[in-house]
Amino acid sequence: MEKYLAELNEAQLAPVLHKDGPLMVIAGAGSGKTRVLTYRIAYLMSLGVDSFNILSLTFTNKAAREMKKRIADIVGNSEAKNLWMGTFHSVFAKILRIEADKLGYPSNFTIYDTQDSQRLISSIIKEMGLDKDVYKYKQVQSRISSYKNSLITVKAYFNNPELVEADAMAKRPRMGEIYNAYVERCFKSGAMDFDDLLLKTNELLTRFPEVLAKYQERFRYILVDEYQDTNHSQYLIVKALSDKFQNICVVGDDAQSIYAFRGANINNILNYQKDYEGVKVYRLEQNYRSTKNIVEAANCVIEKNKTRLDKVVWTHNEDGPLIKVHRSSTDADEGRFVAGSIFETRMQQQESNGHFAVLYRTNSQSRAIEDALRKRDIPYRIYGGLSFYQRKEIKDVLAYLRLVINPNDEEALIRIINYPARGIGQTTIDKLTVIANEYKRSIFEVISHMDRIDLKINSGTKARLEEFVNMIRSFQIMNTNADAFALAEHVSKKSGILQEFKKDGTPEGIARMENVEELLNGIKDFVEGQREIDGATGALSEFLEDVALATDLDKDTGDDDRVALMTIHLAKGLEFPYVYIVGMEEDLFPSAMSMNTRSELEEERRLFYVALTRAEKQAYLTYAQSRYRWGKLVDSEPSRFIEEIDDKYLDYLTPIDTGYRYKPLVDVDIFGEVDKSKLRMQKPSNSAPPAYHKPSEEKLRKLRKLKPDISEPIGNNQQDTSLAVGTIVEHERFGRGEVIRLEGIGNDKKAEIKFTNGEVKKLLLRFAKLTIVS
DNA sequence: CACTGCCGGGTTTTT
DNA sequence: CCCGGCAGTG
Repeated sequence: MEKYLAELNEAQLAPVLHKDGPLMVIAGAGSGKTRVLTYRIAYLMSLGVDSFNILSLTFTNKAAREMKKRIADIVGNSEAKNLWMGTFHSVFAKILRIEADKLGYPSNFTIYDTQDSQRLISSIIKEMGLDKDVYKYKQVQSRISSYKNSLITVKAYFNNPELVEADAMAKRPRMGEIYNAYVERCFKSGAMDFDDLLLKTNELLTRFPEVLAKYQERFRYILVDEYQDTNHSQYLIVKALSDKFQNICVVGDDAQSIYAFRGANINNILNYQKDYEGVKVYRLEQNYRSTKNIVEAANCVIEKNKTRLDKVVWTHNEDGPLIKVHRSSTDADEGRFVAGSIFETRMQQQESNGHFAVLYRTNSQSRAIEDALRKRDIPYRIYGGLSFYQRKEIKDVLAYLRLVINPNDEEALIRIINYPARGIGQTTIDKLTVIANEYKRSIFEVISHMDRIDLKINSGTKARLEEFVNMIRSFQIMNTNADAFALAEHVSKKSGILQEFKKDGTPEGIARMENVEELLNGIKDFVEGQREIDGATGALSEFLEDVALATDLDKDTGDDDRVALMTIHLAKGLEFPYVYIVGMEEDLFPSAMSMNTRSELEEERRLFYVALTRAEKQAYLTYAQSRYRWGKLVDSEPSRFIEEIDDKYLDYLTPIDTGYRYKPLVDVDIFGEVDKSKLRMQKPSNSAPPAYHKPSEEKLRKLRKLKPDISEPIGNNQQDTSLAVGTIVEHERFGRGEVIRLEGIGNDKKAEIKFTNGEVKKLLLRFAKLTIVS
């Protein structure tokens, strides 16, 4: 152990050696907090603490897996085996399965994802005959979610006049009723949503003191990573569990709190010292990850926030290159720049793809980047977005499997009772829903006992329903002796899903079939993997639990070398040598939705801080002057966050005096080709640091030089001369052609081009998108 | 009940 | 632009 402790610096060592009592580690970005957590656990074990008594809550399951592996390396495999590590959701889902009967739930309860919740809420709104424009299902769902995260149960809701009033004022007086119906329907279906996993854990721990005592006794040492992103519900769980022994270690960074939108409460970390007695606070301020330029630029940004704990991140690392800032005309150009830059750097530095990451604010931005990377044959992997498990065909197969495990799972049943089409239409489903609600039973139970209930359904449909029930039953029987893979394979054939795609024959159909095959392979891997872990059986139910709580990051195998594309939120906790932060534009980043209050804007700023501090060697900030949004080209302005960085850390790659009209003529893919010595802006003397929140005129001018200025002379521009009679060019629509004549000067310069299809066109160079071939 | 085609709305961010 | 919901037809 000593040998390992020697790897830590003084600041890191202190919290590792702190054995009992509450502690908080304020860990700046890149300061080695994972290492502290890992070694702290290993050290506790070396002092004789049983791994069985340690609970470690991490932000992703992947992080948990990696940490566990590292600990196993230090203390040995058998020792590390009993550690409880994982996300709040996965750890407490396990506990809830064990204790489910106390809450009236079956231990095989289903976990509803957000989509399941939304579909259910949507159908409740419809059944209640409410106006769907007033009661928008997404809004209702997020409202219910935030109630739950604040531990406001249906009862608590109705007992709180303020809440009832607030919803009534918002013209949604029946909110409470919907909430109630939703909770009842989930319960009836044997389903918990994401928020329930935390809410029900709280219920369990408060209603059953003996259960609380049991887990308090068990989890004598508790560690919580990313504490700044815990919500009230999570906070209370941690508080309850740690109450007896008070051996609670929280690690976090208030500057990286970016989940307020899902109920994370930054006060959990800010008030930690008040919550526990005798808290010892440790600070990790030395950054080992990034260059000085990156660290200092990031500090520069975060300083603008008012709400923060006192902390200064610094580094001994070398200065490194400046942060590169790049403007392009459109999002497609931005993508081309990023792809070109990655291509170049990869060549020049002999870097691998996996050392690059492209980070964005919203998932929809990935498309332009993807297109550009594909064109350059740069392998990439998208994280998040519409994840694999959320694809329709995958959810459909999973719905069958869910139904096998829990036939009361209403959302799963409704999804597939008529998919593939088997003659059970909406009318029938509506009738069944009404009856099921009446009898307070699930639809599956109703159709299992059709002989005893007058369903007012014709005999043909009844026969088809019966056939459906029999099919599911046969799957259930198979599940008692087959493994998850065999069953899933059988189900996808027998249900008719695979045939559906086969007969479809379109490229989409084939892609879907391949996806299902990938799912089956995944299940196979899972089954084989589980066999190696004792206690696990590779049962279907275990697989479904894994899937329900897996994030895209979790299933990353990491064995292939690709550029990573993800939202900044997903990038938290990760690091890459080269980071491109794209879409640095007002209304996009900071998001237009988050500029109403100071605290919202501060969260966006923290998000930018997170993005910037992911970079080890080199960060790029890119923005486009216009961008496609909903298929329409929208003008945009550079983000204020660029302005907030002191100029001395920035290197503006894009010249101010070349308008976008020439972009097509320059190979913008390889920015280095532009003669930078001539075109790059003059750096201002660094005598005048930008005022707080008020960038210098100089800087504003540089950043906001947006539209091509028509009055600007362009004659001396190098691209001008690159086009001559005889030049072969390529036009995005007309194809290849030869320049046969040039006329006009400046903005009016035109070229007459003879295209290979024989057509001759006169094109205004200002607008024509031409690339020079030779 | 199945299928097609049209319209309208949606983009923050995720377990 | 892309998806889901809904109306209309066979």
